[in-house]
Amino acid sequence: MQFEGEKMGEAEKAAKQEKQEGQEKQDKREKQDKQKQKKVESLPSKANFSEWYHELIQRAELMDVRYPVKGLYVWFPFGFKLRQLVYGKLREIMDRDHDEVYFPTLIPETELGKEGEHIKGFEDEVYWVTHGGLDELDVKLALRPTSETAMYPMFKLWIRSHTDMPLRVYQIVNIFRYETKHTRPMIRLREITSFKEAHTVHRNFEEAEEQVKMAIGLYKEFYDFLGIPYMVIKRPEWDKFPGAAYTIAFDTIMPDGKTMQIGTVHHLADNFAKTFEIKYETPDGDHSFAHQTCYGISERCVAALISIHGDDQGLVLPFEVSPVQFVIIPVLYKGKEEVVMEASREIESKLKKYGYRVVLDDSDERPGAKYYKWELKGAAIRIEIGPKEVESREITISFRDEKKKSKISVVELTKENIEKWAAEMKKRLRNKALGFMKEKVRYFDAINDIKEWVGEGVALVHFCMSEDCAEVIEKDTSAGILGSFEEKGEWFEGNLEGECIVCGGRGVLSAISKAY
RNA sequence: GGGGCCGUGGGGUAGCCUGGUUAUCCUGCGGCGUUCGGGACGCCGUUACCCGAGUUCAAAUCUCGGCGGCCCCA
Repeated sequence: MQFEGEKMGEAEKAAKQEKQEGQEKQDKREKQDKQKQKKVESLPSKANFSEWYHELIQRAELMDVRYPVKGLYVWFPFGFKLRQLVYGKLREIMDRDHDEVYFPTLIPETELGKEGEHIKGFEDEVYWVTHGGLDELDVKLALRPTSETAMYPMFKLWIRSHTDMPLRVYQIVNIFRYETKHTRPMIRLREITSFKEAHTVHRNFEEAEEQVKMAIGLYKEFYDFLGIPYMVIKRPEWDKFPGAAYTIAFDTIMPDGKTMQIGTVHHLADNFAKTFEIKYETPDGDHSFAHQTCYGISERCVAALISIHGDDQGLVLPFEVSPVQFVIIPVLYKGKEEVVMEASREIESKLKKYGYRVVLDDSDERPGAKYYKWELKGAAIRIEIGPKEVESREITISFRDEKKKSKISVVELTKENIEKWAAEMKKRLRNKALGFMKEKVRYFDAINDIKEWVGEGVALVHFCMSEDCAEVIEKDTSAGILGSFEEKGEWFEGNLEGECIVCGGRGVLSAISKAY
């Protein structure tokens, strides 16, 4: 709103300028220059997503991108708080039926290389530790690119009998991948700092498959909680996790229309069990290979969170994960400072007693500057208290995602009401994000029309999943096939099955996009 | 995998082509004062030519290499 006002002002001035002469013209110019300078201070528009993201991450103090190694970034305290709050929820979900563990960062080459498919998938992006001090190591050590090969040799020791299963563990660790292309904070990293990886072991394929479904359910709960819409998509054969029987991914759509994978669930069947000899004794006394699953989420969940809900002013976060749930801005008029501060502190302590994260911003800046600052940082609810409010025992309240203020009585600031407001805000965020997603998804039954669209959003087609047909599509559209829909979202009304857009054979509903 | 562009205070930039003065402007940051309902103002202070080698009397500027960043194509 602020922006539109500014733009209109500029346009008006431009129009007038043509009619006017001399000194006045000069004045207008100067004013315009001033306005331009003001714009330098604000974020790039979200329409320019790449720049917006880059700037926001630094200005909101999420990450410092100046660390002198490509693809490695520093979490600022504020950013790390957000990370902790988001991962707190993820932990809560995982802890219900997984045990948290910790496995080492270093994996010997001999283990990493055991599973043929797996190592082929990672060999060009593994970091190696080759020396201990000045001595070359006999067996090189890999910085884990993921932990299957760290865990499974141990699982072999842990799993003896059918009663040892199901085994469900997870860890939240850093992992390393030698990315050569365009790295960016939280999205493409050389050190993924916040990889939540779960690994499970089961008696047979079916029980592992049940686990896959359960994992999908957990991830849905997580992303629903964050108000992030997603597509649940089965990756094509050629794009599954190296060593897996199949892979199911969560993809979301970023503001620029590209998709981003924000979670994966893999059914490993007994592929790894055979390699690592994870065998167990059945009730009958036979021996049988276990079946496994693994599933992961990285800090891309935070990237998605800020990208999807954020606006031109900065971060917009659900109340539950915002590092600052309430910001109180005292409006200090000369001579009335003390009463205003007193009332502000009263509200602050009341909210803190409820257990909320509260900041009373009594810094030297003017109120307007503070509004901008805390909007940038995604403070969920803002409370303004000035002489007027003190007089009437009211507060002025506004929600980050809305551009309106309202006055309420101090007594209405109850825990019950706050929870209600938080829930309403969540609903608004989710609906807005869902609305955006609907706009970004389009069905096509002719291949020629896809190329143009795919720079803007996701193309849905019916597709037979053959690699030959995929090549045709990828060549003609210069976009990739994400895979087939595991389930149809509420945002699509067509059929799951239909004729393949390339060969006319039997096809299933599939997604095509440019992906991060 | 291939090609192109760039690196100047904490952030954003001018200067570079055509080598030579005290390196430009905005913002930020620290101090003091007046202020405070959507980015206040005054005064004072503060900080930079990515690293290394070369050419040259002289390099932010030219050349090469490294590191880092951005964009395009596959």
